[in-house]
Amino acid sequence: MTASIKDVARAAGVSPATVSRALGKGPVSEALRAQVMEAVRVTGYRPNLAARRLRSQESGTIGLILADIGNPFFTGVARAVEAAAYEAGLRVLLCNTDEDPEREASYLALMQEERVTGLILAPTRATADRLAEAPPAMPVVLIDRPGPAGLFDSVLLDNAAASAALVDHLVAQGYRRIAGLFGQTSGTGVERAEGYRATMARHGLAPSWRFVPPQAEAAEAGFAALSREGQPEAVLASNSLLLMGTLQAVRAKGLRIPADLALAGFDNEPWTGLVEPGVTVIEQPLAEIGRQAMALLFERLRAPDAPVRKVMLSGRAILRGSTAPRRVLASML
Amino acid sequence: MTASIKDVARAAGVSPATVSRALGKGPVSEALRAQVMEAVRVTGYRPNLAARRLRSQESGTIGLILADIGNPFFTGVARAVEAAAYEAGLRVLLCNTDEDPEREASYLALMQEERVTGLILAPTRATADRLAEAPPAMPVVLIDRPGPAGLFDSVLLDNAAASAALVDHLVAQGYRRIAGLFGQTSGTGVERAEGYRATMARHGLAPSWRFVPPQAEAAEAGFAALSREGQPEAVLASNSLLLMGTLQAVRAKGLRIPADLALAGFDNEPWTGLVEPGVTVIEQPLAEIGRQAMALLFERLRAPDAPVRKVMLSGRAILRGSTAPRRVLASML
DNA sequence: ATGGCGACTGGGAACGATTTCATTCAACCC
DNA sequence: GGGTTGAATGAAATCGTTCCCAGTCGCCAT
Repeated sequence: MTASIKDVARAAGVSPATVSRALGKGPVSEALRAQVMEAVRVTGYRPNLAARRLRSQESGTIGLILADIGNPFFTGVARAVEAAAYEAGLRVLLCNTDEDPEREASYLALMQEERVTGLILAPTRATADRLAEAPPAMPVVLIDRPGPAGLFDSVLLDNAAASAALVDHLVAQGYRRIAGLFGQTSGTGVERAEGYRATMARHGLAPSWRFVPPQAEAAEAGFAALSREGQPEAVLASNSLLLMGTLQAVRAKGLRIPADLALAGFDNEPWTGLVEPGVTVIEQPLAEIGRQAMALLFERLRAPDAPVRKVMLSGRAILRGSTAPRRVLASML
Repeated sequence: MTASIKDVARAAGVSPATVSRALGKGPVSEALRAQVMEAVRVTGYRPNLAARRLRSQESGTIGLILADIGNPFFTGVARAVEAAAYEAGLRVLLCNTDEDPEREASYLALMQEERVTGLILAPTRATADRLAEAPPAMPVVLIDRPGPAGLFDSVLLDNAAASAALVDHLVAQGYRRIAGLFGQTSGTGVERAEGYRATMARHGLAPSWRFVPPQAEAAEAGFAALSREGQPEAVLASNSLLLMGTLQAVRAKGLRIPADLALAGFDNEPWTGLVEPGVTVIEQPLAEIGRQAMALLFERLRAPDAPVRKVMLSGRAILRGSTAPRRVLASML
């Protein structure tokens, strides 16, 4: 229906090859170039990307598969990735799996069919495993979540250290019965849980934890379950959704923070600073994660056989009122 | 590099046409179909979408251009759109403009070049105007923001009514000096401002308002400016970012809500219920907006010449503590 | 037996761009 | 002036599919 390069060629009185060169970078005389531009204007020509990709055998697109487009962590990363891609003249094909391994698999297939140049991926644990058996045909960079060891470039947070920092902080503030809620679909949840467990052990404290689906409602239920095992003095939540769910549960039960329960978690979302008291969190360097992922991808495209790299970034603890020093007397009244 | 349909054909001992039919819906004997499937497995064949699209002249993709991927309003809509598209066997090409008309134009061009089947768009005011002059080649459905009257199908909130409801509520609660902060990039901001202005006039109250860029920092500055014109008793913010910025400013100044300042706005984001007191908001039917947009798009594809339709949805007021009745005595102490 | 029909299959022409290769033509050097 | 160079242009092949068209084959009715 719409004009093709032949229509433009006819309108300009030149061959299709010349039109292609005039629009691309080939050598074309100024006169003809002007004629072509005019013909493009007249015909309303827009290049057909499908045809271009088919012929040139490159998509000019990188794929980005995220677990949850509603999670500000991922949207932050997506922004950075898109900015870097835009700068490099690449498009981003963004897909959202909602933590569903089936959709993840379907999007992985899609990425192959689109012949994307590279792929940035935050895999669920299920997919991380499968990735080793059937590696995609294009370069892959994993973000946020670990994959099969040593197979893919990756950008990760030092989750164990971050968890340890939170536990250390809580202990220093006088809390002992520290419970943990961790996301069960991601390797990240596992790492954070492990950091929590190890640090609790180091302090000689007994851990009390649960893996739950990464949804606020699940966190509410998880918190209720933890409470039944013995009321904790503090709760550590491994992502912002779980943190929010916990806070909702706390509000519903009418508990005071931090007098009845201290709270700490991950991701410095705006609301964590708006509630009162503010919630202590580990802030992740979202933009840096996105930038590094793109950088790794470009490196890999340039040198396909270079050794696999793993970029480990550190979170920054933002201490707020939710983890104020424990006042034993007040809580005993 | 990767296997093509010819490779599969060779491996299966049939013609490419037969492979195509075996994978599609054409009539193929069971025996050959099995052979083909086996050959697909062996060769690791994945269809090339660029080639398929070129030949079949349809992209199987709908475009979705949003102003701000970080805004939960848009991610909510995007989810619903994607779900509906998935059900219809279509892909979604999601693009984020960050309210930048230039990027909007560039993505509009991209959508043409991708030959998307249809387009769902939340235009800035600048783009809404340009849309009339150079209408895209494919069906367009506008969401959230009005465009050139009568040209495109659209799904909109009854913004004037929503603003009116908030103002009426504030007045009923005893507030008089009600200020407004509205987003300047969207037609939605204009409509909400107009609803605010009209309703204030109906109550015989003097409006005090500002249009600001849709960012939290801009809202802080805008609030400061409004305060200089005379301390308001209540503030109405036309979207969640402005609402958040206003709340940040309020916290920074140490004002109490609602004693020193009542607060109301748009979008029922989780944090509006988590802060204390909770913030009164208009909840928008995100999923319904997405569903309706897809429904309009499908209708349009089926009947390209049907009259233009405009679906007007209503918001739901969620009343919380931030607009509790004004206690004159308390505030005078 | 013949014709017709239906189901299946292969050949080959598209789809719209890019790119190789050959051709033209003007300018230039000795 | 003839041969050489180089830039500009066009013809045609090509990318991987789909799909129209024609052909084959078995089967059934006449």
